[in-house]
Amino acid sequence: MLEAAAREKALHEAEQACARRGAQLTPLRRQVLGLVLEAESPVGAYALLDRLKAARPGAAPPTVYRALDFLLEHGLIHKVERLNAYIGCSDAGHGHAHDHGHPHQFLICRRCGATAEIIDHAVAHAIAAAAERAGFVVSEATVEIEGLCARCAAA
Amino acid sequence: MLEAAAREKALHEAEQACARRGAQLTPLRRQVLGLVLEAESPVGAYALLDRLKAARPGAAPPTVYRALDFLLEHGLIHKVERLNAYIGCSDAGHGHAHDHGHPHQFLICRRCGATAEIIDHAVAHAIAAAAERAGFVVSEATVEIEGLCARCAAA
DNA sequence: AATCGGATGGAACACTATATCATCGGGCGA
DNA sequence: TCGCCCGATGATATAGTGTTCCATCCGATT
Ligand SMILES: [Zn+2]
Ligand SMILES: [Zn+2]
Ligand SMILES: [Zn+2]
Ligand SMILES: [Zn+2]
Repeated sequence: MLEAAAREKALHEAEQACARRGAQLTPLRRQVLGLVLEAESPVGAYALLDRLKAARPGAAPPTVYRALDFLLEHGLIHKVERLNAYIGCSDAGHGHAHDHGHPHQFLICRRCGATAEIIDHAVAHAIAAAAERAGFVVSEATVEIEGLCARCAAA
Repeated sequence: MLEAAAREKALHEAEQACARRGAQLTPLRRQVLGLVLEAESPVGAYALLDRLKAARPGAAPPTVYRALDFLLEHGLIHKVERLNAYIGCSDAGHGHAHDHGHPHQFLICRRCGATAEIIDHAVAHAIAAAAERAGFVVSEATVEIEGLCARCAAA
């Protein structure tokens, strides 16, 4: 997802964001975040586990799931439900001070697997309005749009 | 989800819709659809399997997954990704003649589990516009809104 | 020192979904 | 009628995803 330099920057910003929030981005959590950020596409928990084992042979499923839970909780990553996979937040640390991420949407390419996070306020507003009309109090909305990315659609 | 009378009606309409499409709603598939429709909330594949075993002791995971695939394919049910569960389409057979369902959104109550399908064109249009702007060709969009339903929010 | 709480180690297990091969049975042409 | 094809089902095994539970460690507090 990110090149080495951008990744280091993102990790540093994550540290600062956690510090501001009184959360500890421990070495393990930071390492898992690094693995998520260096993946090309959303990455599954067991793929992360395999990579994590290179550095920590004793790692087991709870190791990675606990780290993922922390990163989700603090808005540093998102889960892509349709893929059962995780991806770095493209907007991590940029303000929104609440507990679990922020409104966002994903564009998932069926062909190449590229997944882009977008933040479209019109979509968010339409969802809020539709829920409101039903007397529903929104806490979080999953929006995952599947199809062909610009590159693959052109080919 | 539906009372016995409404369920029978829905099953009958499903048969007609399948006949029109040249698909066979076999006894097994019809039975699984019936189990989905009689569930109170979205129901998992293995819960369906347990119930199916009452009538078909030999049923196994592929039995139910194959039936679910057929029902999804023909737009008779939807999958709720956040719950890994399945729910009857509230609009089955009402026109849309394409292969895999239709644009829709779910309102999922965190407290009571009630899940309602809505069809909000403003949401669909906002999603189409956002994708268009990114040069993305939409094939299907998952919209799952989590929060508190009107009943639970009032309490 | 005693205690407490968050973080990690580690084994086992639960839940969700698919792969693969065998079998059955209706439709259809030789 | 016989043989063949093909979609549906039976049955076993396996893959993939996520959780529970208990133990341990370590720094902070009292
Ligand atoms: Zn984000
Ligand atoms: Zn693509
Ligand atoms: Zn529907
Ligand atoms: Zn509710």
